[in-house]
Amino acid sequence: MRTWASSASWATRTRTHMPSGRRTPARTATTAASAPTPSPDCPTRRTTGSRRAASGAATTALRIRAGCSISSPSIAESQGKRIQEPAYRSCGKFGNGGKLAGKFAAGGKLGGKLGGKYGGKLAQALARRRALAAMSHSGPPGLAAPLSCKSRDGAVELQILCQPETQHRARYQTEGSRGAVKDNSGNGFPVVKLVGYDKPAVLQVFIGTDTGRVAPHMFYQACRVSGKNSTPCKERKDDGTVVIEIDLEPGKNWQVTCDCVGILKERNVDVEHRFGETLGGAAHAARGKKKSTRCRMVFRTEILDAAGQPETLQVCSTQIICTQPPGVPEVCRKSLVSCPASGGLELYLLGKNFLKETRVVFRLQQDGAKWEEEVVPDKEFLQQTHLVCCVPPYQRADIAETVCVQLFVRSGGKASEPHAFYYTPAPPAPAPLHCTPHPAHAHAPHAGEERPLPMCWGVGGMGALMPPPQTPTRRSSIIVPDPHSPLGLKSEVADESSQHSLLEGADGEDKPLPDELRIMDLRLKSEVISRDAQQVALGYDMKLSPGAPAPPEQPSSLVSFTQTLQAIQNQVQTDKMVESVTAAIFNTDPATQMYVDQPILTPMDSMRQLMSSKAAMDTDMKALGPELMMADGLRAPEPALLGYEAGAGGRDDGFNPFGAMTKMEASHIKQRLARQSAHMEALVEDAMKATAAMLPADAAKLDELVNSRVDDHLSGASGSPAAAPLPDMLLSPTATGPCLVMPPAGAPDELMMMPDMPSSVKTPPAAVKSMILNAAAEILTSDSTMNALVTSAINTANILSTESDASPPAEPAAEAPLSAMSQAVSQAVTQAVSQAVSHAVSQAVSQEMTAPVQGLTAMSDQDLLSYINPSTFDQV
DNA sequence: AACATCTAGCTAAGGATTATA
DNA sequence: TATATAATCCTTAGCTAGATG
Repeated sequence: MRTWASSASWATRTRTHMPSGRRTPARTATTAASAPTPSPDCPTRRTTGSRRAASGAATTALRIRAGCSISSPSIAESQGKRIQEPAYRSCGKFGNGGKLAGKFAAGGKLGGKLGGKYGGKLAQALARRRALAAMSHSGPPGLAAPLSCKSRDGAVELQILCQPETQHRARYQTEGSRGAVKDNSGNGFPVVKLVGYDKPAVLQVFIGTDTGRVAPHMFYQACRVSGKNSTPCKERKDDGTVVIEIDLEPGKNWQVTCDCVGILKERNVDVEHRFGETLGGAAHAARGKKKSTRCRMVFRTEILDAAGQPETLQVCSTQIICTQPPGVPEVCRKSLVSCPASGGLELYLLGKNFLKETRVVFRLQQDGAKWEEEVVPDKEFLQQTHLVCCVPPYQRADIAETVCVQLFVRSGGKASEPHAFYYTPAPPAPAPLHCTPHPAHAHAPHAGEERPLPMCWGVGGMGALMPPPQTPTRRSSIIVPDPHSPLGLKSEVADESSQHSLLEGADGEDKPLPDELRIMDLRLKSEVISRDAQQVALGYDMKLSPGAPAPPEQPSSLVSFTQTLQAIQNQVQTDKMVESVTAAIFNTDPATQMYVDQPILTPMDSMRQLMSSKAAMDTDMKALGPELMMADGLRAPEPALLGYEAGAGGRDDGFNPFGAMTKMEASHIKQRLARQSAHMEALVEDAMKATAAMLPADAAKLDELVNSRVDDHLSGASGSPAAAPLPDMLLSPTATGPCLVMPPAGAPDELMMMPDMPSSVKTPPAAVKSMILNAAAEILTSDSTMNALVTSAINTANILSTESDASPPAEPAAEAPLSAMSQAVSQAVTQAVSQAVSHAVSQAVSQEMTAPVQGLTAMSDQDLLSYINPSTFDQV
């Protein structure tokens, strides 16, 4: 067996034998003796461990270290009296005193450890007193005594050749080893050298306060880190402070590499508890103070001068931050992938580890030329997982071609992976209707430039939807169509590709966009928008299609509730659309059965089971998950495979997600969907009623919602092997094929088309309906696979539709027949919608069973804002 | 006996989550 | 109540020693 390993981290070793929860580090007798004194009174842990440690302390109490005058019998005898004298104890007259050490450990440490921030004046006074006492006593000075790094005659000096790293995450006793403190390069370890001395000596290392006079740190201790090749060392306790001792050998030129010293964090509660016994009110007062999480390594050694008199040299390292370092910032989604060179649009980023000082960086590195712009996020919307900032103008506003730059986030000295971001030439027409100007720019449009219109929040049957309350000028930005995309399409960049593609093309040259970047998003077709005004009026596109320019009315504070309700209704109508499509696809009607491939029936069966048993449904869904996943091959169908519905009038008439379908198929769907309309209306009404008790704004829910989305995205909750942009074509029929899904009023009652559905679900209460709608929308908006499929399909359709244009498609046109294309598209949509709706129903039933209805009624304004427009964010 | 491969256990992290101030 | 920080929990890459063929 390895001796190095067996003597190493006891915490890790014992941890594996501990039950979960607060583990008790059951140290071995040998290690306990050298471990930091635990709190015998700690009520929460270290029960046996502390007892062992106490007994271990008893054994070490009599240990005599070099240079320590503990051997004096008189001292030992008078221990009981003198131990309560901090100054005396701090002078290193003796170590822990057996039982007394346990009981009065705090007093022993007090003088030495209160020298830092913690304890304030009390600690400083004690430290001064201790230092004076130290100087007045013979023998080696205490750990808090002020010492020089040079000998009195100046001949000998203790030097730090290599400083420790600035941050080293200390470990808790319940944790495994976190290794030795590295050097500031991160590759080696601190190096200390004794210069001008010719006799063997011992280097002592302990953890001291971070500022001011050197004194043992209250909350941090040195701990021995034993590696196979680490420098041999000893660990002992001096007055409650762990001191690591390493030999300074002539053979190593009196130089020591401190590769065996780690930092251990003592729990605040333990420390305070100890001090509480002896300090009483002072400890209580100190408890409220901010505790330092920094420390310094203190090196000292004892030498003999020319006269044979002992002298202690001491040197202190730079500060070490002992907390867990913040994680690397990560951008998961962004609301824009491109922006006119003039900048000014509002950019939302979803991600992780956004700290307060986070900056969004736009950078171009190309052929030596470098441009970089750092943007400070909106303080108001800077959270750990999301932020809002303003896209800065590009270095030149008169670019003729799209420029790809890197977009990343700097936070905590670290940078996220770069994402591709495209600056496009200034659009000849006014800014796209769906662009969101940043407030800083919104009020100062360029001369001759129309002020960007606010995003249309939906123009449903209830009339134009007003922007969300209290955020009059801050609207969700929508991905800007990129007229300079190779296909003349907006490039919806999946994060997956943006990270990698950009890295590959980091030179910043205006190369043709990678294939992944050609995935376009139908919702961004501005040309569609203008033609879809009528469909917009139906209220299906409150998220994405501005449609007829809504009057840029500045919302007052009075309109909030009404606006919110309207926003909700639009969302519900969008959801309605989802359900319509779903119902059409899931319908057992032979006319639509053609769209249902084999995987579809299975989830439907599962859904029925779910209605009667939540548990059963969960199981089924888990089992069905793989089936519902799309093969990668489906994700990016051959571009040229997809036809485009000529009946829609070609590309200019808007994008049709079902463009690959035959007209007959489309007609069937239309009819089917039309019959759903009445039910949809009923659902909307129910959902609206559910919002009647709308709660006051709760900003925290925005975070929650955003977090959940990020989590979904990160965890791949959709079960998709590859993430993709949002399925807005389904949620925004006006941008994709409104004629298909326009539900006329007065349709028959065929909701969900689930013949065997239990009655309770067949006619669910409003709350359940609302939940289903919400969940469906949620899933659909986060179902990256479905979106990738659909988006790719539509992209392909556009490729075909634009083949007549001057720009040829980058991908060679495939020779596959149109039917194959049609099937690919319909299968993709079918699968995705199937999964989404199944899951939605599952969620709704689960919620109904386990929790009160939350849904729309409990959403804050910001919640709603985010909810209503989830497609603001791109996806991986 | 020497060598290659496999396996188990461990360290040294890093990150996430939960508890607490 | 919201936020920041502390404390704990979980996971993993890489390394090493021992077992095995």
